[in-house]
Parts: sequence; C-alpha cells; structure tokens
Amino acid sequence: MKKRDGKTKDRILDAAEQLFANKGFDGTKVQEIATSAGVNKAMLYYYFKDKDELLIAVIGRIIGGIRDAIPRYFDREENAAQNIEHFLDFYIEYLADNSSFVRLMAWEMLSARHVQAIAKDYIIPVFSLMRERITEAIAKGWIRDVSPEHTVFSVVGMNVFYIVASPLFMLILGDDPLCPEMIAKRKQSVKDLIMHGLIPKQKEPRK
Amino acid sequence: MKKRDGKTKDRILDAAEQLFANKGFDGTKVQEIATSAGVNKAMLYYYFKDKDELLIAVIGRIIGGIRDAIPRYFDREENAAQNIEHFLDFYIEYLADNSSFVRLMAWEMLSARHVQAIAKDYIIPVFSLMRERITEAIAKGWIRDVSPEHTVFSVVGMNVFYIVASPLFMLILGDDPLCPEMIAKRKQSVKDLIMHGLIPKQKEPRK
DNA sequence: CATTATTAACTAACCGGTTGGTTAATTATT
DNA sequence: AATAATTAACCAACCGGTTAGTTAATAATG
Repeated sequence: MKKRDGKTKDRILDAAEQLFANKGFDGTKVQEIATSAGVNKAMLYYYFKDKDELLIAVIGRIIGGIRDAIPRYFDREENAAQNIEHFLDFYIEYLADNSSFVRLMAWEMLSARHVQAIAKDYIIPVFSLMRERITEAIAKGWIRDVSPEHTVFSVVGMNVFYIVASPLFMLILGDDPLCPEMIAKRKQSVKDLIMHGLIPKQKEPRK
Repeated sequence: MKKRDGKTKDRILDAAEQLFANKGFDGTKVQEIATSAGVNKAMLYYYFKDKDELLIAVIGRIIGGIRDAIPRYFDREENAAQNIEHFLDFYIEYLADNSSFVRLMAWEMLSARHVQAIAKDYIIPVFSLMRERITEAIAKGWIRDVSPEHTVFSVVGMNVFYIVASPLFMLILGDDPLCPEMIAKRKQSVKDLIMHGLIPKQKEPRK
C-alpha cells in the first residue's frame, strides 16, 4: 500500500454522492468525480466496476447510514397519536439534515433507475411502519378514520417537496428555506395542518 | 415543405417534451429526439439554436398551454372557502392530465437549470394567486389562521409528490396510481385531510 | 539482516464509441 | 427562379472505460 490520509474509496464516494445529488447521474461526468475527490479517474474503476455501480454504492452507503433512523425513532414512544405529532417534529429536520439523500432519491424517482431496489430495502419497510402507526392510532380512536396510505403519502410529500423545491421557495420567500429558522416555521405549519386534519371532531362543523 | 401531417417543428417539440419529461435533459440524446420525431437530426438545428434552446422552447410551449388554467379556474368562483375545496377537486386531475409538465418541472427543479425563468413567468404568478385566495379565506373567517405560504407549499407538495413518485406508489399500492380510480381516491383523501386541517373549530378539542 | 518476490494503491496515456453540432448539396414549395 | 425544408455526410470534443506500467509497503527467503 501507499500513502494518503482519508481512504480513497470514501473520498470517491463522498464526491460522487455530492455530485449525483446536485447534478444527477447523467449530469455528472466521472472525471468530475475524480477531480472533486482529488484522485485519478482510473481509481474509480479500480474500486468500482463502472459508473452505475458507483451510483449503487453511493445509494447503498447513504441508505445504510440512515436505514434505522425512522424505525429507531418509532421505538422510543408508546402512544401512537403523540407519536405522530412528535414524528412530524422530527421528520423535517431529518430530511433537511439529509438533503443529499432526499435529492438523490428524487433523481432516482424521476429516472426510475433503481426505484425497485430502493423501494424494497428502504422505502417499503419505512412506509409500512408509518402506515402501521397510523392504523394503530385510528383503531384507538386517537385520530380520524383517514386512509393510512394516503396520509403517509401526504405527510412525506409535503415535507420532501419542501426540501427538493427549496431553490424555488428561496425565490418566493427571499430567505433560505433550509436555514434553521425557516425549517422551524415549516415544521410548525406542517404540524398545525396535519394535526388539525387528523384529530377527531366533537361535532362536525360544516358541510 | 415535404410530406408528413403535423408540422415538423411541432413533431420535434412533441418528441422532445416526451423524452425530456421521462429521461431528463442530460439523459436525452438529440438523435433520440430526431428518431422519435421521425426527422433528420439536422432539423433540430434548423429550427432551434441548440439542445438547450429546444428545452426552453418545450418549457415555453407547455407553460403557454396551461398558463391560464389555474387563474381561469379561480375566476369562476366567488366564495373563497368553497373555492379552496373545489380547487382541490380540480388540482390533482389537472396535474395528472399534465404529468409530463409536472415531471419536466421536477427535473428542472432538481437541476436548477431554468428555475429562475420558470418561477418568474409561471410559478410565482400562480403561487401569488393561491396565496391571495387563502389570505382572503382567512380574513373572512372561513378557514383557520394558517400560514398562507406554507399552506400553498403543502397542498402543491402533496399533490405534485403523488404524481412524481407514482412509479414508487405503484410498487406500494399494486395498482396504477394515475388511473382514474386511484386519482379519485387520492383526491378524496387530500380534500379530507386539508379541509379538516383548515376549517375552524368550534371548540379546541385537544392540546 | 539483507535481498527478493508479491501485492495494493496509484497514474499517465490512451482508445473507441458517442454526442452535440455543422455544412454543403438536394429537394419541395411558392 | 427564389426560397424554404430536408438530408447525408462529416467533425471535433468528449466521455466512459482500459491498459501498461510505477511506487511503496509488506511478506517471504536465505
């Protein structure tokens, strides 16, 4: 072996993650990744079979790093209804802290390149867990009798969209939508809307 | 001119729109567009300066075609609160009917390629209109005192996300999420959640 | 311990196919 | 005839991927 501080392989993965997240797979040249990682282009092919396997490695690493974050979260609470509210507290910050992951997923979603694999070993397990919690909360009468699936879609959608479309919201709001203050505002607003949308009514007010 | 029914320029735009929406700008080769349009590749450069100008033309045409759809919608109603509910009725189907547009916008959002232009002459005007309606509804006491901006983000997000992530939801739900029945379900669920989240309460039920 | 073999990490140069874009000549249309 | 539409052929730059060879550290050998 030779020199170098941080493992070369990790530096390649770091650079690739950043570039894939920001410019997409097709928009990223392997030479860019190499330059950004400060290594010779051939090293990418020393550690990875080809560009696509590098993408798969990036996705695998990032998912591996956060795979248990949501399940771990759901473990620490018992009351299902409170749990949902606390989850909303946690979720946006979680997404904002992992915006590269969110963007990467968005690219994959659009290109439909590896949806199947990603769905199988990350999204579907997490989705099932969230649906379960909602179903549980409905059964116990803590929240209204909504569609669990669509409620998950809605909660995920309004948060993911906020992260992905943040460049747009920057133009609309003026401030950086991902700064702590804005994230806090977003969190409050989402919680407010969702919880009011979910809690049971004493009397039906209208319609 | 020679042969063919539809004008060559339009056939190029049609093909480009389809491909850009499905595979993104970087993932689409100009030869693909030409082949798909049934014309010689040089024709793209006869009608458009370069690939990027073709993308701009595609975006311009598609926005031009639906620019007034939402404003036109808001004109036909007077009551602001009803208007919001009716808008939710209309919105998902509008997005589903224009899924190429939605996907195109999503690609642009991620690559941040032409966000500024798109924001300026489409998104911001539409956003302002929606915010205005919500502000109006709050002022008249028809809905709760929510953040108009974030409410718009939420409504748009949960609907746009459903369209963009439909390949994923296909895997989760089994059925095609864009078929009329599924869209109807989605519509109902979104309306249910949002309207319950927005209508004022007689008495605060909890917390 | 000194020498030799082996191997992982790394690089410069290269390769063949592709891609966005051009051009000069040809065909249709008015 | 003049102009607009269309094409085949072409090109330079690029891009993903390879290769032959180097370096330095480790392991084996005597």
